[in-house]
Amino acid sequence: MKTVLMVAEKPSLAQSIAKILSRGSMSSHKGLNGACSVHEYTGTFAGQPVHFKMTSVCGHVMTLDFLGKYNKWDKVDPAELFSQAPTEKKEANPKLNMVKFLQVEGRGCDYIVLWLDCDKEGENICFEVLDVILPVMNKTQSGEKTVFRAKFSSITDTDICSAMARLGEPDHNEALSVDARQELDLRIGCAFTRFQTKYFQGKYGDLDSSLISFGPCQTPTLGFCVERHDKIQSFKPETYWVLQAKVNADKDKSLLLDWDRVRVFDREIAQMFLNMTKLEKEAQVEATSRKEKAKQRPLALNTVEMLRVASSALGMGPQHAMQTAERLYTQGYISYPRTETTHYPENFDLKGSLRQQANHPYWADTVKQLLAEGINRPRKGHDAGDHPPITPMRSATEAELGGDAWRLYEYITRHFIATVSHDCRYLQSTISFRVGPELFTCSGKTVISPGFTEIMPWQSVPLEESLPTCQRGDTFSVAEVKMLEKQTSPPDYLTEAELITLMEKHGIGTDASIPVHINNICQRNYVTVESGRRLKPTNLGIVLVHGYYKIDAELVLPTIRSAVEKQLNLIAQGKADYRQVLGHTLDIFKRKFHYFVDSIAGMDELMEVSFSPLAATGKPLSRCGKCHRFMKYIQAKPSRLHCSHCDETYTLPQNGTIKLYKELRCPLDDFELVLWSSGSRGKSYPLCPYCYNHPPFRDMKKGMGCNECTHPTCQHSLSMLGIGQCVECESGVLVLDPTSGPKWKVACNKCNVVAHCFENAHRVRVSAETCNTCEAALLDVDFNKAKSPLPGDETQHTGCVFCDPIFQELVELKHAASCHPMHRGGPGRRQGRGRARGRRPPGKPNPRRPKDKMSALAAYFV
DNA sequence: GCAAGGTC
Repeated sequence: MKTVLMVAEKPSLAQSIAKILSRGSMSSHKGLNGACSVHEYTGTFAGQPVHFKMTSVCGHVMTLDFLGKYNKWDKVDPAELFSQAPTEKKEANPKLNMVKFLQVEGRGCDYIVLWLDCDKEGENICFEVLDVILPVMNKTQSGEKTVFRAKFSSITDTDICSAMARLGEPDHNEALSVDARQELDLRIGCAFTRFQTKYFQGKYGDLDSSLISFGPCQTPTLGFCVERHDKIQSFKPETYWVLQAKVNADKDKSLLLDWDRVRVFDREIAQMFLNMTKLEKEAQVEATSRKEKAKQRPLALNTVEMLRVASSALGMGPQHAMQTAERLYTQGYISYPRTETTHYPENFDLKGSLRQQANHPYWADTVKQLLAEGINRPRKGHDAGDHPPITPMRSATEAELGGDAWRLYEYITRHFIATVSHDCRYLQSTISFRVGPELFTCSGKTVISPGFTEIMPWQSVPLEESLPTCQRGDTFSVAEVKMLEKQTSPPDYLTEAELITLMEKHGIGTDASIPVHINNICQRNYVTVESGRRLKPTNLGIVLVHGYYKIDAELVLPTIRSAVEKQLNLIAQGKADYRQVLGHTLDIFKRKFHYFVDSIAGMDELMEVSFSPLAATGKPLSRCGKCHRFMKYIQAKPSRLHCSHCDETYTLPQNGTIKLYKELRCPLDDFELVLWSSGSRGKSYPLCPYCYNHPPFRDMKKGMGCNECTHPTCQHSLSMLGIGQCVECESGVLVLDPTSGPKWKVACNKCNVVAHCFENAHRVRVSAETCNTCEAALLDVDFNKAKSPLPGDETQHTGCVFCDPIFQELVELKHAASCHPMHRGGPGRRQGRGRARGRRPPGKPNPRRPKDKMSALAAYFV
């Protein structure tokens, strides 16, 4: 029997589609990567009995990047990134092992059916999958078609089955347009980002962002926020005047009337109108009207609307809301949360979904009433052909979900119920009055039936006192007419919800990436989130955008994305050649880039006003090994040391504190050492600022401290303070932290393992001798007489931290509270266990500790 | 260390 492999874009879709096509009779198992499942069943294909295997990828299989050597920022001119630098496709998520997985599942198959999402990205993934699978598939007679594409617009039985019955071919042009998009985004984004970052970080010390990034989506997103800031700044309040009349209605009630002229900007004219009306005793009813109006029930919920409401009503940022929604989805509480569609599929079981909510403690009454009286037909929304709108999939309680998950679930459910509820109907009554020559109006709303606002109370029509019943010609006595002086007020900062709307309108980002772009401009410190989730640009954000305006406004205009997409669509439609469009667009941006580089002084003038040059930033901390003057420690991200005399900058480890280390110097370059520490519960180690940036030995890499330094005799080096191989990670060495007393610590120089030992010892030294059993360096520990935990009246003991029975009581394994960047892929086991002194000749690799010893140690430490 | 797009 032949085998048909079918591939969907994500595991959940593979399951739903397989369920439909196999009519529920399939057997499933997890794939080798643990993320994707394979669903198998038998059926017929092209008139023959076959074995079906339905599986999925997880989004893109591959990602585009430059060849490794072009990723060295200090060696490559960003201008080269536009054409010279070659790119390569890399596995998008190596942890998922997707290529291996697809090859295993694809081997020996005869046909492949591609069920990827029906958009351009999906079409592109089709070809990523084919690139991997075609080489391992069975060879068939020449001419026989083996590759098929299913085109579906919703995950319903009819749609999926008819797609299966009418298989087509993947569209190469659409896939190519995505290839072009990827290459453009990569080349343009990285070139500008690297240039800006290097230029400004080399000049200023207080930018407070480790990256000055640029991108065709994030930059216009920032642009919107700064545009609003500019409007606020340039706003000039104007004084205006308003007439307000008050008439006596029934009993002791009075009515406030609005002036039909609304407002005037000339005080004398307002005064004139006041004079014409203020002596009037009566207000005459000119007309009355009563109109029934409706407030429409909401459209079915899609992602951006959910994010807007989450931000404005629930106070949850888009990134957080999306994460919460994804968790609700994987736990089966809601449907797939990434969709543009606001229209329920024709066969969507609205009543079934509603029934699930019929016993919910919060909305059972509303739901039961809807079910009994019949639900309302949902409004016609937009069908983007991706996924159905976001709906609850089963009932859940506050106690079950808790916190933000519950609040988001509650909103999604209430929204769903509202879409099948009736519109809110209300009566709008208006009475027009004449006071002297001037017209005034008073209007009010009365609810006829609340409809959906019952389940969405925050949408309800506010209760107002009803207007008196009256008719044309009636008169009311005037209580007073007065003139109010007011001022126009500036707009407020952009809310996240408004920003999402703007991004959607201009086609910047997608439902899935909008939260990422907003998050980016926050993390890069271009904007801050203020109360009410309003986005206020920082000085850095403002300077960047104003700089683009000065040099080349197109770089920040919202049209930058849509203009490129227009070109890409030509590729997708087969109207333009992929190479030509790519080359042409790259050429335009290359010119823009060179012009930007040449004109950077224009942006720099703005930077100067807000930021301080490196030489004027930071506090003197440690001495430079070259000129022996103090270098300044710049704490703002990225933290570094700057020698203004030599005009050199030395980067430091991030996320921790830096102190001078006892004015000790590196024997290699005479730089004063500094001590990095990650906090009181974490670890610390000394480092030489020069060596950290310029590794002194061939087996060292950039970013290593003294605890990884292989200097054979320096008293701070791994060679002198290393004890033995880490008990948890492969390549790390446990190193004595000489600054940690009296709560002494031994910490791994690669992972976050920390052993607390010998509390209150007044001296701990690493001895030249090694343990006979495990070859770890012995420790030489001195206690004060009063505090010594040693047996007898001993105050001194030398032994192996792993094997010595006396020391066993005095050691406790922990993990550092915040670890330093681990698993950098350092030199590995070449480093052996540190001490390259004594019995072993320097540099000679040490034998690894035997396996049984390893497990004995692990048991000992736990 | 960079972009934006999928998805886990």
